[in-house]
Amino acid sequence: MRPSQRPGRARTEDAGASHSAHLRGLNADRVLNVAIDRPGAFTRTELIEATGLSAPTVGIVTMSLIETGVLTDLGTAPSRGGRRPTLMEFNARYAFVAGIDLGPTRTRLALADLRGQQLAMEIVPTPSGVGPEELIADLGVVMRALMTRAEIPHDRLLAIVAGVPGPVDLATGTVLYAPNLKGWTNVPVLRLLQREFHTTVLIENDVNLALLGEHWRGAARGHDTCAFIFVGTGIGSAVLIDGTLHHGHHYMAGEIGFMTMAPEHAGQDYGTRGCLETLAGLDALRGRWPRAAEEPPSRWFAALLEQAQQGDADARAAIDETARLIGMATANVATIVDPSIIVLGGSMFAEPGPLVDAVRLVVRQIARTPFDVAVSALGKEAPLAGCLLVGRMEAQRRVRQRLKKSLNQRSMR
Amino acid sequence: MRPSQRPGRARTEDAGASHSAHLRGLNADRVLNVAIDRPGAFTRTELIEATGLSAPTVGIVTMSLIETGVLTDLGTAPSRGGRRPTLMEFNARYAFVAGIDLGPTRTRLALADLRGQQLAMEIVPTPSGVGPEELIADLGVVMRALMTRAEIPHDRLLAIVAGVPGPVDLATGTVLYAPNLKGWTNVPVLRLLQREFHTTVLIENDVNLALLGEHWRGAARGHDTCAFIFVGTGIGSAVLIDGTLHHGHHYMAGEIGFMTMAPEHAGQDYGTRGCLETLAGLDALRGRWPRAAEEPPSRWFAALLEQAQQGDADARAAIDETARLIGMATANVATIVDPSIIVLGGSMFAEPGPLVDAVRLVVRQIARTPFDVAVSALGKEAPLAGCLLVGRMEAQRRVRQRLKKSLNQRSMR
DNA sequence: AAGACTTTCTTAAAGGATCTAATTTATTGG
DNA sequence: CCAATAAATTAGATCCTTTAAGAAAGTCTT
Repeated sequence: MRPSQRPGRARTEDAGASHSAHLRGLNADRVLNVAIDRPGAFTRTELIEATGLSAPTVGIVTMSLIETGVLTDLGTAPSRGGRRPTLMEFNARYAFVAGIDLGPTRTRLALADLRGQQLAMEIVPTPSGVGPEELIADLGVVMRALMTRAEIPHDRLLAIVAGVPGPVDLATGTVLYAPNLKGWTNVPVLRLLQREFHTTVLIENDVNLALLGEHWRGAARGHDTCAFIFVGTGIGSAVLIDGTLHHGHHYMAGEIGFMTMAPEHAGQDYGTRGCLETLAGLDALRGRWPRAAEEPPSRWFAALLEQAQQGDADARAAIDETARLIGMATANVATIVDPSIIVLGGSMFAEPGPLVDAVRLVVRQIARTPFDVAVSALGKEAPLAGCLLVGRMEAQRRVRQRLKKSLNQRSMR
Repeated sequence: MRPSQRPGRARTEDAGASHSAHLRGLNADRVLNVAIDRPGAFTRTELIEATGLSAPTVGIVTMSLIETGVLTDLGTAPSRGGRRPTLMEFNARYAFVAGIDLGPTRTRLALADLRGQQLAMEIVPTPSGVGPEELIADLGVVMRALMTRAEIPHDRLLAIVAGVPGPVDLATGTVLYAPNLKGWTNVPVLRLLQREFHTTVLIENDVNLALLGEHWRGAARGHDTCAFIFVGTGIGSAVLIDGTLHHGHHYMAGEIGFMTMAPEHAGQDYGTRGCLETLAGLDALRGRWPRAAEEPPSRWFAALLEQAQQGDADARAAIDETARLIGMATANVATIVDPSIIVLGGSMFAEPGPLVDAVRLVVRQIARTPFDVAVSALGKEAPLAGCLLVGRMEAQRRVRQRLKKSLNQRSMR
């Protein structure tokens, strides 16, 4: 048996005894949820209609919400044939969240408000040649500068979410390993970040975060069951099921880099051949194109795509062979998960082009369910967007919890 | 966007306004849940401790529950130093559920009480040569006879769950197709069964039900994230994620019979070669063993296993080749889902033996996460067990709902 | 055998939350 | 200027839960 979905948090509150005080919390949540979803200002009457609660209840709850600062009173609006309504608005700046996408070479840091709206962003080179502790200390300095720049009071940062390029044990908040970060094996990132930032910390695999980002405001919008396939030097994937990330029992779900692609590879070693990552990653593609060595290391991929589009047979062959493997993996994921869309990302699919077309063709040949194959809409920003989304949810949860406490205290006196 | 998890039911009740009457229902549920989980008799005091509710509340709720018959009053128990407690018991015979596992050749029918305890079971040949309507009418006759035999009043059947050998569209209650049942394409089984039995009907794919059965009281007990791989003439699988079945967007999740096993098969047709079912199903295994034709059709498989165990090279080769494909598929499912166990079932894995051992070996070679590979503990009874489990849950849900209504009416007068 | 103590369950009283209905407040329109 | 309308608050009734006190039915000790 496994602990709950969410990482690094003490067990959720005790299922709560159901006395009357509980009701107030429930109804406050209801009002708050409506408020968060409304884009602009609204009146009490609108809340009454949207929540189905009575006018007195909404009145009391909104009063509390305005008192605590979660809602902002905007004064009266023009009348519509009677007493003028008072407008109010969800105060998205009541609290803030931070996101850190720790990439192999570059690290992205961002701040957002309670709605997840990005307020500030910065890209820095990932500190190299240092251990995890120092790396995180460095990022702490950058983040605090960013907070000052965005005029965010330090005590208003309710959550910080970090994405790391490797599987994460959510129960302990540990990065199991990260092939692209030197010396990152069993690193207790959660603890390190908590020590640095003194607030709620959540960590998550970067591909998972990318999928959440794409689902939130990218290519997978509206697709509650979907998958993300990341292909760069490494290959990984993420699976969303009914709107929830699937992690797996060992937090290794979606690690399709290890997928076996043919029976004859069953007995072979991983480092050498036989698994998807070594057969279809960027390095394999490079190896398949004879002229790759002639191009400068930073240009060969772009050159390959160009050549393929101009009809070069070698380039096409390299692409087709790679696409067949990736398409097969994509179709196999679809066979098991049955998503409505699969999003392709990573540097191999930075933008639509011959590779994507080739993968799509293979998928269409072998897949038995009609799912879309899309290219990441957010690109390298996807994991960061996922961070802010997760942070937003966590922060909203904490606001609700805080609210419940203050409501109970209110009724004490 | 997709409808909810559960099949063929109108939308769940309107999230319920949260006035006081709601509390009573919540607390009644709490008491009921404890009662259902207690194996034998219990006292009010035990309920108070288990639920955390106050004595008066438990008193009122139990009174209602006894009045409606959900709990049975067992009179007083011997004193333990004070006033004698009154014992009571969950009345598992308050309502009943039926399960039908519609197999290609045989159909299993069973009845169970509210705890899912099987009360009667019967195996009949699946009516053949008739259409779905007549088939279901035939089964109706058998089921009603079974109910009479088990002394179950017809109006106490709260739910009936049917398993079918093919994917099911839960939104419409339609069997999309069933290769082993003639003429079963887009059959509205839900509607047909409802017309026959006049009670709540749920339908579900048989492999999914088998997995639920194994999770409930078979090989997958305690494994909330797991998978079932069925290999017979056809090949299919089911996936359980955090205790919930995964269906997929088109209700085709786990249809791994279509899985592509090597890049060179990408362009080939399904009926002929190239997908897991044609490469590794029972027919393929038979084709791989030269001496299969010499054995009688009903015996060849047993003979193959015998020969393999006696060291026959041809038999071993046939088994190894098949096992490598199935092991590869198993490992690939594990790569994506990351379960803690995968259960093998179907006639190819009717019991432990050389085939299972061979699959286990392949899996151990290629899988990167440490999951168990087990053989179905329930065998051909697994889908039926799943029916009763699902039926039990649905029936309990309906009892709770009915209770809520009667509680509300109670407070009216 | 009688009174003290236990255990179980019920009744009484208090507190909190919700709802409907009535009232207040502020404005439009004839 | 007064009626009608719309928004929000106040008053009163209902419901549910809890704590506290009481009743019921024993056991146990002196």
